[in-house]
Order: sequence, then C-alpha cells, then structure tokens
Amino acid sequence: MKKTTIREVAERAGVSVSTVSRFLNNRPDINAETKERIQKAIDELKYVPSSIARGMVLNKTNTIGLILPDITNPYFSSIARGIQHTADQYGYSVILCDTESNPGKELNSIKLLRSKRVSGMIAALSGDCKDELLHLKSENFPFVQIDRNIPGVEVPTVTADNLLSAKTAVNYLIEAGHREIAHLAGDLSTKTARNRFQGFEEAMKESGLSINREWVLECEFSIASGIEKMSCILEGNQIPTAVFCGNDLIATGAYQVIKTAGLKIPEDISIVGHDDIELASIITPALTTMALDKYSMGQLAVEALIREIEDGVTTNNEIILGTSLIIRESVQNRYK
Amino acid sequence: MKKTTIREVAERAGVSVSTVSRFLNNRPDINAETKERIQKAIDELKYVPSSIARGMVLNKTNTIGLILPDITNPYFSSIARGIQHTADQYGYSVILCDTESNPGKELNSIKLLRSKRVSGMIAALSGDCKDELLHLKSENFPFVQIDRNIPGVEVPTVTADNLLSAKTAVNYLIEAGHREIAHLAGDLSTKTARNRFQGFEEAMKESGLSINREWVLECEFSIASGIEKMSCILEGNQIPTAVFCGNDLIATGAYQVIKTAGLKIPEDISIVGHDDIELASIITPALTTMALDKYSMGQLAVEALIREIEDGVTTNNEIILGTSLIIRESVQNRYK
DNA sequence: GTGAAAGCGCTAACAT
DNA sequence: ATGTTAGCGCTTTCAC
Repeated sequence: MKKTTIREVAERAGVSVSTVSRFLNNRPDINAETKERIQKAIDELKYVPSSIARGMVLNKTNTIGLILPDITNPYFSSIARGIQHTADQYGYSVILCDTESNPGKELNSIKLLRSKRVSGMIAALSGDCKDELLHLKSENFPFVQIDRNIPGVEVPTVTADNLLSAKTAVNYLIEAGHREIAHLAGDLSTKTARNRFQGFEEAMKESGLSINREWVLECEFSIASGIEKMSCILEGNQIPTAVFCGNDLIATGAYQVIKTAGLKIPEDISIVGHDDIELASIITPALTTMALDKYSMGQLAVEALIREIEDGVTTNNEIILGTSLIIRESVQNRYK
Repeated sequence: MKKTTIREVAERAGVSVSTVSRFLNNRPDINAETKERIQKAIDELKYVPSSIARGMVLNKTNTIGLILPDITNPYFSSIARGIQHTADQYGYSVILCDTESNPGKELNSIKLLRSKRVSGMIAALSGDCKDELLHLKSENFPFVQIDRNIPGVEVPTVTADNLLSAKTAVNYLIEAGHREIAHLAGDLSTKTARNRFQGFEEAMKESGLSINREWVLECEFSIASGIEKMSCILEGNQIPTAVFCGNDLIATGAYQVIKTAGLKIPEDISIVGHDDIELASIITPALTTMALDKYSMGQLAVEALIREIEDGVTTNNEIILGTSLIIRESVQNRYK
C-alpha cells in the first residue's frame, strides 16, 4: 500500500521534483518533451499526487465539513445532496458527520473537523453550541448554518421563511373554514420549529381564533413522534378539525394514528405538513404541504461558505428561501 | 484564520515541541507540572492539533471514502448512517461522494479519494470500474463493496442474499395462489438487480410457472421509474395478478399507477417489494416486502474495511446478509 | 527551462 | 524527563 511520491516520478523522468511540481500545477514554462517524459513516468507509476501534502503547504484542504442531525431524514439527505454536488463542482469534498441531534456529538464533530483543518463547515445544530460558534467566529473560521440558526451568532444562515410559511399554511386552513386547529410542532429547541409555531400563533391571532393549548404539542421531527403526539390529541375529549404539522414526517405519523382510529382524512381531520418531501405526494391522501427547495438550500449554503472561505472575511448574511403551498388532498373545505 | 501550531504551544509552555507532542499522544513519561503548563497553554491558545500534519508523518488519515449512487435514496442513507456511526466509533471520519450512478463521477470519486489518501473506501458502484478496482487491489488498497459487487474483482463485499430473498418473495406470491406474476426489475447493470431477477426466474421455474417476457421490465431503482414501467404493464392486453418489485421505491411507483388506473391493491394486483425502507409501512396498503438490515450493512462494511486497513492485507470475504419476509397488506391470498 | 533548499505541522528516533 | 534532528510529500522562492 506504499504510495508513489513526486520524488519517484522525478527520478524516473530524470528531472527534479520542482519540475514535476510545476508540471502538476501546469505552469507554462516547461519544455514540451520534458512534459512528455513526466507524463510517461506518472502513467507508468500510476502516480496520484497527495492532496494532503499539498494542503499542508498551501494551508488549504478544499474540504468542507457537514454536520447534520440525521442523514436518513429525507429533508436532510436532500440538502446533503445539494451540498455534495455543489461542493464537487467547486472542487471541494465533504466530510459528513451525523449527530443524531446529540449536542455532545455536535461539539465533537466541530472539534474533529477543526483538527481535519476543513476549509469551512456547514451545520444544522440542535444543542447549544453558541460558545463554540462564537469562538469559531472570532477566529474568522468560515461557517454557515442551515435550516436553523442559533440566535446571537452572526454567521451566514440559509433558512426557509418559516414564519411566513407557517402562516400561509394555517391561513389556508382558516380560509377553508377550519376554526379548531391543532399544531404538532417540531423540536422547539430549533429556531425552525419555533418560527413555524409562531407563524401558527400569528395566523390564528390575526383571524381572531383562539388556540387550544391542549392541541399544541411538541414533537421531534419524526414519524414516530408524530404518531405519539397525534395519539395524545385523539385521546382528548375534543378533536380538532385540522392540524398543522411541523414537518411532513410528523404529518405522516399523524396520518397513521388518524387512520388507525377509524377517522378519515380530510373528512374528519384535515392535515397540512411542511417541507414537501417525496413522501408527501405518496401517502394517501396526498399531503397538502409547504414546498421548500432543499437541494437549493444546500447549494446556496455551499456558495455562501465558499465566499467566506475565499474572501477570507466572515459575514452574517441571511439567505431566506421562500416556500410555496402545494395543495393536494389532505384538507377539506368546510364551506362546501 | 491562522491556526495555532504545536510550536506556539511549546513556546508558551516553555518546553520543546517534542514534549508537547508526547503530551498530545499521552505518553507516560512527562512531569506532572510540565503537563499542567502544556495543558494551560493549549487551553489559552485554544489549540487543536492538525490531524492532517499528523497523518502526513504517520501515513494514515483515519478517513474512509464512501461512494454512493444517491444519498437521498432511503436505502443508501440508512447504509450511510450505519457507516458514519461505526466509523466514528472506530475513530474514522467519512468523506461522502454522491455519484448519481454516473460512471464518470465514480471514477473521479475514486481518484479524488486516492488523492486525499483515505485509509480505505466503501463503494456501491454502478459503472464498470473493474480496471480501476483491479488496480487498487494490486496496490493492496483497502476497499469494500456494498450492496452490489462487480464480478471478477476480489475485494470484500457486503451484500444481501438477493437471490434467496427474491425466491422467498416470489414463492410467497405463488403460495398465495398467484400464477401470473410480473417482475419490475431494478437496474440490471447491478449485481443486486440481476440476483433478484434470477431469484424470480428460479422460483417461477421451480414451480413450473412460465414467465411472460412482457411482464419483466427493467427499471431504475426509483419511484419515477416504477411509475413508468408499471404503466407499460397496465397498457398490455393482459394484466398480471401480482408483481414482484426490485425494491420498495419501484413498488411505490407501481402503487401510484395502479391506484390511478382505478385498480385495487391487493384485490386486483398484489405487490411485493424489497428492502423494507420506512416508506413500506407507510404507504397504503402497507407493503409486503423483504426486510434487510441496512444499518448493519453499513456497520459490517466498516468493520470489514478496518480489518483490511489494520491487517494490511486485502481479502475477498463475502458477507451476505439474510433478509426476512415482512407480511403486510399488499398481497391477496387467492385461495380464500 | 530547471534545480537546490527551505518549510508547512507534526512524530519518532536519538541524544542528553 | 526533555531537547534536537530528520523527514512525511509537496510548493515555492531563489539561483543558475
């Protein structure tokens, strides 16, 4: 497993390492036939330059660290794909850290990535890594947050316009004649979930509707959690006519228990989700939800990060993606 | 963004770099108070050792390269999660390459990962990278294939027992009284799809059933492709009573067109999938499928790879995971 | 157009 | 118990 080095190439080609180096970085001033000899040596030796040795001297690794709570969550895997492809286009590779939303793992990941000397990081953090982020910021370490942002840390952020998006969703329900609306919120330790919750509250308030506190439950962003909390709602003595879910996974969980309870969607209960993951159009009835371009979120994050890296200055730009209401079959119009 | 080096730590602590290095690698022979001084310097400087400089001299990066066709495919994201977690436990990080099944990108990824001097690679390849793999093998480069294997390349492989699994699935259909069975095969450039197809054929043959060639269609492993090919089947003049799908995504696509056509599952057409992704239990009716422990596949792959890396010899162990039939609601027993 | 030498941040003998 | 030195594979002055 011994790797060929630039030195062996140089010897075989009968030139010095610096000439080979020049060749590798296609500098102009090399004799044509020297070039050929070097190329020949490279081919014969199947030489692949070590980008880590290169990074060592250039002090850049062209690697970006990606910290995600759960790569199996389709929302994040779509973002990851956008990130990987975009990074690739710009000549960067990505190291993936999956933290299971565990704050300890998040901190470890940050440390790990620093030791790997990544050029920058993109993260969706759950725990309170504020001190750590502040420190990175103070070092001018390129960092961008995605999906959620930790308040008080001024680094670029790519998020959805969650407040407006949630309002749009809830208003749609209200316009369809719903008054008794529940909210299965996401993990409220995330800004994303808090914003969506706030959008729910504002929409209700602005329409003069009262919020039944027993119908506002916090979930994790998962199917299992949606199942658990929707069950709580169905066990209550009153049942809402509609529920706005913190994301499509939660909505999917809600579907399960509603169906199991012998209730019909949307006749008995209407549901609106958020994110428009592939699942949304597949479950029955197809889920009405707020679409969010996850791939773009990843792409924009990489582009923002690379700007930080290459400009050498850190900013605190906020990129906010719009969402759009996708009307499918899970909401009943009560006026009809 | 200038990083603190071991040298600055040494100066601040008033010792030599080698002492700091010893401290970092917790060698036993250091004076207790020297230790304290070093720790203090490290804390004050917020020093994080460069694992790339370290890797440079030790000639090991503790990084593994992961090459996958599509991280948004839940099958692969589950595998990726198993890989990431296991690698993490063993002190390795993972660089992710998403190739979109594009052979060119696969080759590029291999080259990239070599230049990054990863300790080893885990890959699910689509194209014909045989020459490349043979070369890696000749260099004793640690490599393990997952999900599918390229014939003729003797590297460790972690796959499912796809042939047996497919036979089990098809036999289940046959025992339920089905005779006219279609197969929506996966991408036949993969060994996985070929084995499942072969399992289908064998099961049919062993039961003395004939295969209608118009009912054997090749798909990509995606919902969209399942939609397309299932449509072809429904457009034929005869319709099968059951279809065995190459994976759950294809099955999900089939669901869509069957429902759209006004047909009922399983009354009109029974469906069996493969892999048991989360989706399988969520679609209506819940999909009967062959369960495969994807997380374990990732875990086993990492463990096999680390064995290669640490033993310094490459083997060609084949790890074959069993599958199990999960009976849900998508198959009708025609005898009842 | 090409080579020699220094140095990126670290570890590992070899000294003391 | 600690310091000195060489060197990992590369790029980059600075010579010639």
